Amino acid sequence: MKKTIEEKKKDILVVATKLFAEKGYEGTTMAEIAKLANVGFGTVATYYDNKETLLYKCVEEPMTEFLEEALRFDAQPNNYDEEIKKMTYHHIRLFHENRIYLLLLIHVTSQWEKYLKPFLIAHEATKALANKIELLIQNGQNEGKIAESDPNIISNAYISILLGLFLANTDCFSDSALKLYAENYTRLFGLR
Amino acid sequence: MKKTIEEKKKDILVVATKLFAEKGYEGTTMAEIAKLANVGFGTVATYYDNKETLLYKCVEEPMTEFLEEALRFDAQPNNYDEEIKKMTYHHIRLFHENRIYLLLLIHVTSQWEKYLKPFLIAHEATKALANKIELLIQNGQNEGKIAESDPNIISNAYISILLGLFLANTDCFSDSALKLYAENYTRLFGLR
Amino acid sequence: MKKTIEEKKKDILVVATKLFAEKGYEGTTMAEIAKLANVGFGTVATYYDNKETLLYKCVEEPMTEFLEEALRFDAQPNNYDEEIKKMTYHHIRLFHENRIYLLLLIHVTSQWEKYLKPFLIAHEATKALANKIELLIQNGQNEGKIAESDPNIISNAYISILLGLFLANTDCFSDSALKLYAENYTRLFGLR
Amino acid sequence: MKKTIEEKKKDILVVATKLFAEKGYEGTTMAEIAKLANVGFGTVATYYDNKETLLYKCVEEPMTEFLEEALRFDAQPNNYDEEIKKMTYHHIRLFHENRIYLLLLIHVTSQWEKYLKPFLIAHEATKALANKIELLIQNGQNEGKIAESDPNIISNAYISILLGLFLANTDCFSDSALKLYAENYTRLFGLR
DNA sequence: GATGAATGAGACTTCATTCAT
DNA sequence: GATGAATGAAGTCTCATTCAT
Repeated sequence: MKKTIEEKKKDILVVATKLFAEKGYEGTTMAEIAKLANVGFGTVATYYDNKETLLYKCVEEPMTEFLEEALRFDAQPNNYDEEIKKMTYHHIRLFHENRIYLLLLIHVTSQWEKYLKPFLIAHEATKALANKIELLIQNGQNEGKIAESDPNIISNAYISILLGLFLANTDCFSDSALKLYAENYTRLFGLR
Repeated sequence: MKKTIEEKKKDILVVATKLFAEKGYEGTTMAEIAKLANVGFGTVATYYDNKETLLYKCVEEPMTEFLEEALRFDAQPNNYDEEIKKMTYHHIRLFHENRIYLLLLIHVTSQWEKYLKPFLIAHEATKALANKIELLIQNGQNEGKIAESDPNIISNAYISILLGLFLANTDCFSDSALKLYAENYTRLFGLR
Repeated sequence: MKKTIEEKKKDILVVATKLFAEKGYEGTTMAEIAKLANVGFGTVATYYDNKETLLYKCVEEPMTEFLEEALRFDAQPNNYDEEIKKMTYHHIRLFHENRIYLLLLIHVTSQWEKYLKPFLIAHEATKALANKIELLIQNGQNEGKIAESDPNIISNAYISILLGLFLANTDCFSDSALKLYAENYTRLFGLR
Repeated sequence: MKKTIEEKKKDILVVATKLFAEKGYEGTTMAEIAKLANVGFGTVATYYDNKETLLYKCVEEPMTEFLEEALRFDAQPNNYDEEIKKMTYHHIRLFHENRIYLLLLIHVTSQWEKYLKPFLIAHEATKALANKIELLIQNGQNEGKIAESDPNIISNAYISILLGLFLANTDCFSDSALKLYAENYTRLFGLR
């Protein structure tokens, strides 16, 4: 029952992401990654040229799917109240499920000058998400469903909350708790 | 014009905080700290026994004053609307002024298992701040000035925003911009 | 149009000789050899058990023919003057044509303790050549055609020149240049 | 009885030169150098930033004195016969005394593309020596004391002999042997 | 037979700590 | 008290070898 190459590559990525997120890039050794991924020492280097590339791939590889999921909301819905509540809950669940990945993004972002290339991946995605949320807010404001305020400020705050929520907490939240959080955060949008 | 010992110790702490925050604990070398602090190589080790202690001191030393400042608001004010607006602006300014220190707190918190001792300092402070904010919310709710909702969730969100605001941004914000941010974030409290 | 096994083996040997000579034994990787020889990575190890053996073969394999060619002169000629001139030119051409191979011999010789087995091949050949040249000198001296002097010293000098000529120079020399060199070097023999 | 820093640096250089010469640059480990030089592992790196720099210094540092010594002959002597004999003996002794250093120069030269910076040091020195020898030959030819021939070719041959003499031989030669060699090699100049 | 994925030994280098001055 | 020279532990990466396909 051998694993395919793709499976092994994936295993390494998952392990590396977890370790980078929890112990930092420099605090994680290649040997540790190899061991936890159940591959030989040199195998990591065979798949991902070096540690720097591995970090980049950890950030880059899951981003497409993650961002796609994060953008899965309607920026011009019929019912703003309903859509924003749905979106908030969706985001909280999504971010909760990927809280380790997010920890990595925070790590890379907080030291962006050191991790410039992976940071840019994270930065672009954040901007894309922020932009669509701002659009949603603007549309809501134009239709009189959302109170006036700078959309950029609101979207920044919204994303900050999503990131901060799981910063020091890698535990699992119950679904009902997540729902509760979501309901409260919608307040930020100033729905009428 | 020699520096006093206390001045040198302070210099080292400031430099170390900046470097730890921007390049991470492991990414910062003792030699770098000594150089930027304009002290001899061995002096850092003389003042702060070792690197780990230095990190701890970087987190611990400024915390008393910082927390005191952060708790400088009335949990049972006459005018909730006014107090919360004042508090929010005060916090945003305080966090902005200490954004490098906060970056360090985020760094330590995001890898709390590795940096347990300094993390506990940060954790206690966060809890203290969260508690007083929750108290404020509860009082406001009891007096019917604040909409119903879990105070804990709101305070978590509030603190998350404060942390997230300067995560990837070490630039300086104008005072008017900070004021604008503050006004919008009060929304979270559900003031009536 | 597939290559035969023998052709591939030869290709590998030629490539390896060039790389060993120009970048040194340790500075050359098996992967590099395989790539430049247009064979699969594992093929090199399949043909030549390991790197050490490959080096040995690089030295040993061409030696028979090379030595045979180097010994192609008459140690008891009728006309010493003519024969020595012919021999010198012949040697210079031969060494020039095989200057990469010679570079490898120098490499192996200069670190003979490390490369003992291939060194012995080179050493035996050098001795054989030196011996025949000494014989030529002795015969010439006996017949009064060559000035008195220790034949061993002369042959050593003669071979040193041949080796040193292309030490740092992998460029191609014109045939007329080679002829000029040859003419001058005969002086060493003390022809009368 | 502590050694001074300069003595230690010198010790490291001497040991490194010997090892680089006998086992090659890549075949020599920093640990080996440190051990034989009786210094700690990290000390070598403290003095000479890295292995590459160490090699460069091994070549560069002794060159000034060595070249100065090698150029210690008169290019326009009263008595060419005498001066050339003296020079040859002087060179043979000098090269014999420094035969390990010369082995290193040969190593660097034979792989000059890899060791470009140290090679250039060696190359410049060789050229300087060759130039002065050519000058000597030209002057001798102008005064009719030396037979006609391309001075460049002769000086190349002369230097080749000096290098080749100790290529595979790190043993000690007796002074009388050296004198014998010297006498024979003068033949190359075509003294009348 | 030919290939290249997997492996781990070993080298270079960095750097926190120690300690003599 | 302040300094930096000396040290060696530990990490990254390279690469020869092995072996399953």
